[in-house]
Amino acid sequence: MNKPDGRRRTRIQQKNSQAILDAALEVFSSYGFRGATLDQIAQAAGLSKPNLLYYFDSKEDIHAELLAGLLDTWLDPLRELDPAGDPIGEIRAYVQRKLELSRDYPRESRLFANEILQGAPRIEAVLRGDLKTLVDDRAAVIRGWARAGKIANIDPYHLIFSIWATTQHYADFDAQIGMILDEPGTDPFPGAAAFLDLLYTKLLRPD
Amino acid sequence: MNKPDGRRRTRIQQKNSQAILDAALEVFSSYGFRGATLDQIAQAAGLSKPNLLYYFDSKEDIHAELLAGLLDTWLDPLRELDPAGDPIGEIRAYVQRKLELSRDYPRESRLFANEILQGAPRIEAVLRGDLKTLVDDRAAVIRGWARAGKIANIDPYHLIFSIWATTQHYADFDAQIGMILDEPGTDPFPGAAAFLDLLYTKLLRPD
DNA sequence: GTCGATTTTGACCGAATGGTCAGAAGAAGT
DNA sequence: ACTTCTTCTGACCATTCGGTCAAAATCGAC
Repeated sequence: MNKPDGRRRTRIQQKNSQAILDAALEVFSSYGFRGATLDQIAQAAGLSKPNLLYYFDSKEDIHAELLAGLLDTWLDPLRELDPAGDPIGEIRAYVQRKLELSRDYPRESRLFANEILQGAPRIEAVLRGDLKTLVDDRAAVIRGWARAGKIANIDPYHLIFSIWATTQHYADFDAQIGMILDEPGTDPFPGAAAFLDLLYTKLLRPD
Repeated sequence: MNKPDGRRRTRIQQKNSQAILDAALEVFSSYGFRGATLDQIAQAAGLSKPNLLYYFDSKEDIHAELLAGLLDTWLDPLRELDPAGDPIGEIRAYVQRKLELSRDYPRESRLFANEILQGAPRIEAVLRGDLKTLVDDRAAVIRGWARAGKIANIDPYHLIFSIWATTQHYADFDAQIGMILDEPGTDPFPGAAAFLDLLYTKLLRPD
């Protein structure tokens, strides 16, 4: 066996694979797939380029592994939305979980954004498959809540889109937000959490 | 004069410069600055690469001209927000204008998104200058409306951010939205317009 | 149709890109 | 200390990148 790609076995493999993935996340999320270079990633990981290619077969390989690792985490908050819970509380909790993801994993958010911006060629299958299934399912739950009068009568798909948009915005457009909220040391997340909580509470409250 | 860069004079210059900018917008907005290549742009414009470089001095030149042309249009809707108008009506109109921009100029939106995602190195000055000034100004207006009890008491900056996020999402994440709203021929914009109108109407209504 | 200016092209350049490979260096068990 | 497997490296390769240049083709005013 020449390539340790199947699963990481030794401690060195563990450590270096992780360093590569971490460095690649940094670089891919900043420059997109085509804009990132192996030399950049290798340097950020503290390895030589050939050594990097000892652990991964190709640039696409690294990118694919990052995306695969991302998607599970990314969809978790929506999965946790409980059909049996309190409707408004569930959605408010979902918004907060998604916002925390933006705060704690901004690079993952930007990697995802980069991929979608470029037409999502490498994850089209997952989007049309697992993601669509999950979204359709939760949309049906939300629609049920609306029909039952437990929340206001809104379109569940656009609700989900707007939650994605508002929460991910704080990770993806972080540069812009930082430049506008100027005063250094200002953390936008507490304010964002309060604002979004109010936004969706008011939206969902039945008239 | 060797380079016709100052302003376009002949009909050929007009036509080709426009074709180049249009092709470049397409390519840059899809792949980002580093991911785009001059060959791609030249081919999309129907010109040879050296011919392309006869009209623009460099790749950065093309990109800079696109961004400069973009920003004015992009900030117009916020500029039109009238301090003397009806507060809720003004903000609802702003949301709709911004959404129309996403519908009619999705490539411009993605170009901008790409730039911000990569840390906005090439437009930092504008963002910290004109944009911040404009946003600060309109935020003060909105805060005034809130203090006067004409709209609910919300943070004006996060309101603006959320409007940017929700409206631009329909352009920037168009690929994802299309894959989830599956049924071909579905135009998400009418639904989005209705949803966002409701979202912000409810938010702004004073309790 | 002539002639000068504009426009276009093919051939080319140095640097950077993703990737290969043979072999050196290091780890680990015996 | 010897052997074996793993890890790492330098030298190298084909291709693509942004960009140049001299010369050819085309245009437009007269």
